[in-house]
Amino acid sequence: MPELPEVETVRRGLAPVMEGHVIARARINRPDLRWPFPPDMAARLTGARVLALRRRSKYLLADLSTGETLLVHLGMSGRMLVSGAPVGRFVHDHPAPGKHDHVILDMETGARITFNDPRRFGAMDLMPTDAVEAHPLLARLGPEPLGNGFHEGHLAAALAGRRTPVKSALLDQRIVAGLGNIYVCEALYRARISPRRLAGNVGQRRVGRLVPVIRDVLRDAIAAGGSSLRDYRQADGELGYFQHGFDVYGREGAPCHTPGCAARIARIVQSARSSFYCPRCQR
DNA sequence: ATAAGTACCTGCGGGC
DNA sequence: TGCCCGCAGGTACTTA
Repeated sequence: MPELPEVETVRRGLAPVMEGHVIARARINRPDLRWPFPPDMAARLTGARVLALRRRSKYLLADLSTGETLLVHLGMSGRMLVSGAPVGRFVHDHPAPGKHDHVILDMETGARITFNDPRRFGAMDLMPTDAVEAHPLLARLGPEPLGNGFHEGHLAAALAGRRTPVKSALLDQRIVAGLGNIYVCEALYRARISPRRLAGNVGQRRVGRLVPVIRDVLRDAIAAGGSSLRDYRQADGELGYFQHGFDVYGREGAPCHTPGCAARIARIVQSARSSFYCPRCQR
């Protein structure tokens, strides 16, 4: 599930539990997720103090006192469960072991972080902190959509001449890093651009609309995640999933939210992925 | 180089 | 109740 806003929400939830604290014990319950873990990962994590928990695109990056950085990707179904430490108003007991609890980090504070991922599309890796940007999974990522490197000029240049639908282009992490299927659909709706429009045919006007809209969509989702973090979601200690009202995603056949528009949200398949949009509002 | 399709996994809900 | 199907928020790899 997790796109940039969900990963950022997880980061914010984990930061108080991890930053400044020592990993007392790392339990690795299987040799791999999407790829093999470094074979000595548990030993390299044990005793390390987490200096900072960062995010790049959909990747979490924990800088360690050992000079290494732990990279975590949640894939499609990865979740982080926090237990044994105050998280907001709650303190959760350690949960009974779950079927897909692949990695468990016990902090010296008594807090426990459980990484659960049924589909196992997630990933973890270790690298020298000074080589993070060169990691194969990160090296070719485009700019952060909430950062200064993402602006109209960049997006216009990246879309120019491309013969692929703008929907597919925005999912391309080399163009902008962190968007996924949900927020691309939502951003195109807010910018009133059809997902079917070819990237190269998105004119300057539309690109100009798209950039701030992408930022707004992500900011709104992060804000929604933050509020759910403080409230009920935290009731079970789980980070990574939260309810959020979408305008088009998952709303096939439901009425368009645009005032005065009576059209129904349509679903089409592009590059084997569902796109939801209003055929009347989005051109 | 670019674009489209395939593959990796498990779980869930709907239709029968 | 159970089986089969399609579907799911990601992305590296292969194929044209």
